[in-house]
Amino acid sequence: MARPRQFDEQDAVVTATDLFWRRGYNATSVRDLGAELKLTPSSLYRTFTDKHTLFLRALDHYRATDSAEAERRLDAAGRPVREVLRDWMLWLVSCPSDGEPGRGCFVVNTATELGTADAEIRERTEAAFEVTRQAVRSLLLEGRGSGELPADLDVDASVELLFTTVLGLRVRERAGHAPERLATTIDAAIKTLDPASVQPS
Amino acid sequence: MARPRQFDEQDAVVTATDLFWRRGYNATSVRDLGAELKLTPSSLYRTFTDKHTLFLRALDHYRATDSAEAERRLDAAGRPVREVLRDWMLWLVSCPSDGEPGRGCFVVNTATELGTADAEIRERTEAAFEVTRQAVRSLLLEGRGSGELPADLDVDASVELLFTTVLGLRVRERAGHAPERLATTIDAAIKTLDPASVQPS
DNA sequence: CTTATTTGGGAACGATCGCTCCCGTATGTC
DNA sequence: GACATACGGGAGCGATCGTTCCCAAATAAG
Repeated sequence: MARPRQFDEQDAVVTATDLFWRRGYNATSVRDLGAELKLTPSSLYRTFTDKHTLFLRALDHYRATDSAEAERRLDAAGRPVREVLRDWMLWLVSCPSDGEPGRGCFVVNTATELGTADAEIRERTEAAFEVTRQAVRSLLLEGRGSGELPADLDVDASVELLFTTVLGLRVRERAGHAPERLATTIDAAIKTLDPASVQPS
Repeated sequence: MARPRQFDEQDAVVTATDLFWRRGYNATSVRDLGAELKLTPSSLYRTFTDKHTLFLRALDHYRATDSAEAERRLDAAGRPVREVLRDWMLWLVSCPSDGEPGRGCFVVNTATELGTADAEIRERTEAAFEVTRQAVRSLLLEGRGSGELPADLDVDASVELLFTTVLGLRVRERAGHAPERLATTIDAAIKTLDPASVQPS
């Protein structure tokens, strides 16, 4: 029963996510966002309360799209576990280069920029980390169950190593390291899942 | 032949490093730095030209102290290679908690906050990465030479994996993960250096 | 003691920050 | 058509940003 909105709220969140992702929280101003959307600060504030709330929306949107896509790619669906893992990691370090490179992972960028100071943000980054960890865990369990991975594989340890390696890969992609350079790391991480020696020295 | 400076330039750099490290570049204002040092912006500017230059000084100081200390701890000096590696990584994820936790690595924080946009900064973060990579490489070569590590160890691949894992560990420490939680990752990373199976499935 | 020179710091520059007010405009309800 | 309601946007809020200017204080050189 009033004048309808002339811009799509979801579009605004998408644009905000893109901008926050590339520049970070502090380096992105409300007017930057408005310029990208042809919106004035007042319209943005009426819809999203304030910058911090809009940032949370952006984080949630990222998790619902990009993070969800990553989780989807971690779903084995009958394919070889190692291949799924490798394709997933290669995609992680090359996916943002649809446009320009060096965007890294929005969650990782946020976690390092804002640390543990903001509780609401920390909650979301931690949840995103946990989802990834569990997805990797499921994949490894499936691989061990199907016999593709060693029966005595220490899944917990492997999950931690793979998850941490992925964070490092995201940092390196943000730092400008090309996917081809990172492929060595990815292959080494996957080789980790091979059976260990029977008689360790 | 004029009035001498009343503050120690090096002290200022140390304080600036601490502040930039904890808050990042964009969230640290020149007045924040001045307040910590009981200095006015004008004095800071006369000495350090501008904020960006001071930040470069802070990065250089970090590399000359904290990074150098890390490199020192990576020097085997006759100790078992695996032990050196493990102690080094454990120190990496717990060293900044002299005061409060969650500072992570200044270089990693900088690389993710500013990405590849700034050439002078990128140059420094990349150099810091390379020094670490080479130190790990030397250690692995020494271990392989002494027989502590498998003769057929793929040093290049292991260096990439360990280096990337360390970046991930730094992110996780910044995100508030306790050293005890990260120890699993560290042990898994080191186990990577054990001999592989003779007949891989 | 002068003089040249550099310091420290208070004040202020224009620009931008996050955010709010207000008013003309457009739309659903009656 | 009249009215209530939410919109878009321009203007502006006080605060802070990075940076500069200027002047009194301090000191080395003469």
